Amino acid sequence: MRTSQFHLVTRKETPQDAEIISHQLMIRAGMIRKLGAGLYTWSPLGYRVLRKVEQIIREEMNASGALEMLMPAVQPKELWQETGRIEDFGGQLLAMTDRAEREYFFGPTHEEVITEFVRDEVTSYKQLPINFYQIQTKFRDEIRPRFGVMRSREFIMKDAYSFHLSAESLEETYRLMETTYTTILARMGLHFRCVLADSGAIGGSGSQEFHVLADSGEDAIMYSDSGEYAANIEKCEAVSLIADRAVPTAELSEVATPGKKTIEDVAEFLKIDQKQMVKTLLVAGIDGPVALVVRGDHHLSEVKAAHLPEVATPLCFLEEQEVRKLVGCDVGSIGVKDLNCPIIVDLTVANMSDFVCGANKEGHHLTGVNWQRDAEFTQQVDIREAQEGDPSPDGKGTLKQARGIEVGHIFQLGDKYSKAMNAVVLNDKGQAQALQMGCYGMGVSRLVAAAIEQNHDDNGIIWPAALAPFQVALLPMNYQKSVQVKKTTDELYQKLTDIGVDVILDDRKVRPGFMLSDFELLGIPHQVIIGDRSLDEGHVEYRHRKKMDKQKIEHAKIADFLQQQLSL
RNA sequence: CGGGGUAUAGCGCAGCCUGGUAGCGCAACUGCUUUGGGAGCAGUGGGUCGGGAGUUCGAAUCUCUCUACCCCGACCA
Repeated sequence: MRTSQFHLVTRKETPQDAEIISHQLMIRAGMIRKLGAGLYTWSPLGYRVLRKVEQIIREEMNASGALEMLMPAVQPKELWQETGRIEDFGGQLLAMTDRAEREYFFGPTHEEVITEFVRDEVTSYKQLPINFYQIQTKFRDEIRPRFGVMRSREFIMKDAYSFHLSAESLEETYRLMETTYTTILARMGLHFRCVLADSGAIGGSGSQEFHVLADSGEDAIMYSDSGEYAANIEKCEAVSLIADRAVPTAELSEVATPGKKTIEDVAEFLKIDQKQMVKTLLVAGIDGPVALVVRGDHHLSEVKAAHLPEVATPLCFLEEQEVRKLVGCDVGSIGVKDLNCPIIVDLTVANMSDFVCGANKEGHHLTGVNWQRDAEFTQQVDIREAQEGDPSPDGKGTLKQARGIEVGHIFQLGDKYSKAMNAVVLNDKGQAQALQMGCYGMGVSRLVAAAIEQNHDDNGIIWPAALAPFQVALLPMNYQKSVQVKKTTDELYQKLTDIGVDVILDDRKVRPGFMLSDFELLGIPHQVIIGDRSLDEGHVEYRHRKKMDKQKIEHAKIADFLQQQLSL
């Protein structure tokens, strides 16, 4: 490709509305342009990268035995009524109506569509297991789209759905997808981590997420510093930090803590460690309010809390007035003694003794509180967020925290959808049996942003070899005037093109500095600078976008040299 | 959906307070010079000042209203 035949529109200035580096660089390099909130046009340049991502995914999915297909993006509402997921997805569903007032959703995911397809198409256990996938545009009406294509409303996703007769077979394909995802991300040259995850609105039993590691990631992931354990913080098991409950040594007493409402304030006022305190949070339950108690220095995991059968979903904290009505004080003085509602405590809290909590009396706290003697809890369960320094749940090492961008999520759905939609096959005894199902998503457009987030410097993008829009850039100095430069460049261009190298020749009439910094921004991995100055000495210059130091290569050997670099 | 903000040329912004011929930088286009690190000079084109209504002799500017977008929060594969 020659730049004169291509469409390159780069910008020197960072766009005002782009917050994170990948968004800024994608706009500056001219890969994407915004059409509306969470809606982006992919330019020919950006689309090249998107296609590379797609192609790697496609090749590896095919290699795993999955079958590519294509489903409609527009889905009849009735389909969603069958599984009752309209409420689960809520406002994220983009609804529309046709001329006959029939209602549709623009597909945010395709469990219903594939299950509908499979229940008619797959009737015998002999057709199993089978794994279908597609690469397609989805729409999720995010409350707040942001960060460019990182969290857009319309986006491209690879979604795969597998069907099985048994849970064992599902498990097998699930593991196969885990290794396939690992291969895909490794081929893209990304640093990533597979972690245990919460399955959210998709549902099912087990699920794992694949995170590309980057400080700008929206998710926190916890991992053991010396074991295999890794989990999204939402899912990360938080073990009890106190092995056995000590016998009470302190007397129960009430102290005045005027105006001290936060754990921090009270701990400072009483000159005690926050670890000696407990935090009592009142939330709406299925049947009246429920108290959730975590240690003073811990955070409630809202995801874990929302999963408790006693707690209403979505999680909803009681309003100031409701609290006052129930316990007769403000939020800052709630405690566990004589609290008139079920009390669910975190595992660590259950083993605490001589602790401090609110007195359920405005401006007062209780010290020397002990379970059994002074208060009772209803149940103990893991409801706090794990934090750095906690022992790893698998007993090996301690937990560390990192930020990640979720680019893939695999689920073992079991029979959730097949039961709801009556998707059955006949087994070898001729009996109808509900299908076991797995689903495997990968954010194609998000991966492009994630790759940049992880691979850039002050001058622009540094594409991993597998994702670069072009492998080689030929950068002639004074191409328009110098016969020698033009001839050398054209010959090299022809040679590389002939052997199938993805090469771009910058034949624009621009000054050298402009050209060089443009290609730094674009991040083309291999760059060859061709100018009279070096040609007169019989060589051209080569630089790799990552290392940036210029290497003199004998003119006659550059094609071979490049081939060698490309195969590394 | 709650809170905060913005809307003027392709991009970044000034002008608004105090109403009176719509400007600057970058980008684009033409010409000349320059050609190994985002060039210089000269010139050109491009705007119903987000939409609507009102006040006024006169509105980018004041008032009302609608819309879009951005940020924070809750939500989230």
